[in-house]
Amino acid sequence: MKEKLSRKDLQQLAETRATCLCHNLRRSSRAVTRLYDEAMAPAGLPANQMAILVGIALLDQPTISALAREMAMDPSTLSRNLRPLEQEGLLQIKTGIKQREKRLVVTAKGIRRIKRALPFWAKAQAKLTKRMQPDLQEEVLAALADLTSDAQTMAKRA
Amino acid sequence: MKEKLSRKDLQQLAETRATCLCHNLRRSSRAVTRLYDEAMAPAGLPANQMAILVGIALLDQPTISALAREMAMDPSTLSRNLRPLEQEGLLQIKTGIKQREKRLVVTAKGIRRIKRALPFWAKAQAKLTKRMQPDLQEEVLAALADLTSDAQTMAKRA
DNA sequence: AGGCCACGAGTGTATATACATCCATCCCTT
DNA sequence: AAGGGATGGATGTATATACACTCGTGGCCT
Repeated sequence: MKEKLSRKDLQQLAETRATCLCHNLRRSSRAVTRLYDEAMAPAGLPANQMAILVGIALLDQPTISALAREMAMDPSTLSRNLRPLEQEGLLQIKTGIKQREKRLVVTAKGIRRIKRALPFWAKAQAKLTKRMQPDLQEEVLAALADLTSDAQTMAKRA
Repeated sequence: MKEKLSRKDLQQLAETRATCLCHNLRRSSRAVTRLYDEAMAPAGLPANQMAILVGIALLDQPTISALAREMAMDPSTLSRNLRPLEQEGLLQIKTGIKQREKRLVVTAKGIRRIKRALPFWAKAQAKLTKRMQPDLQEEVLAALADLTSDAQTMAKRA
């Protein structure tokens, strides 16, 4: 009896999957990331790396933990994501006044790269949202922000 | 002149980043995935693996490509994602009638695992959407679906 | 001042993601 | 029937993601 899925089981699975925010977020994330990465390829800066660099520029010498929090990312993940950017000389990892923390800085080369990539970024953005109502876009962004903060609050590692 | 970001530059970067669907989708995706994974850990089936298994169950012996399309995932990605599930004996990869294609099947063990995980899945879902208006949730899901299909259409690999 | 705990970062390991490329198979057109 | 293009899958490589754990530092409390 346990090794078959009844019609009812299948229906519940279909329903749960169709309304699953996790699944649908991930799915959308993949498709949209591919589009942005493709659009930004000429600038040599994938979407995620752009987000990190800009995050550093906006936060003014953040620590790894601080930036990770802002990006809802695990610090260990961000720590590794910094490598390729550091290798390419787009950012610098400096020891802070408190020796245990590292301060992140965008280099001059990093700034040039950001400026080069910005138009491609904005263009991808515009292209994707062209047919979207502006207020719907705002609503979606607000909903994403709420989901992020709710999820973070509810998780054990809050 | 090129190695500094003016106030105006910073403002544009902040604006673009704040309204960037890619960045905000990825951010949300990370936070929400952590929540689901944590909730489903007792069942021994992370959210992404659950989505794959259920996808197979719902599509009735799909090929890898077919399931990848349905999940907006690159076939090579899905191909690798199947490994852990196959190792654990939750699914089987059979050669199809057309020798070049593989047919995916959920095993009896896989079905038991799905049934075990379903309540945790639904609970995480309910917990996250508790404070959300049902129509907002529907709107968000619809928007995600539209974004996914738009992004897929616009990408070169459409 | 000394000791304990919290915090920041890095590592080991496992999964997730995608592009480019290669190989096999299949289908279609001539 | 033969050849050529299309399709399905796997592999090499690089990045992305997170948990558990370890290490060093710094703040705090007595």
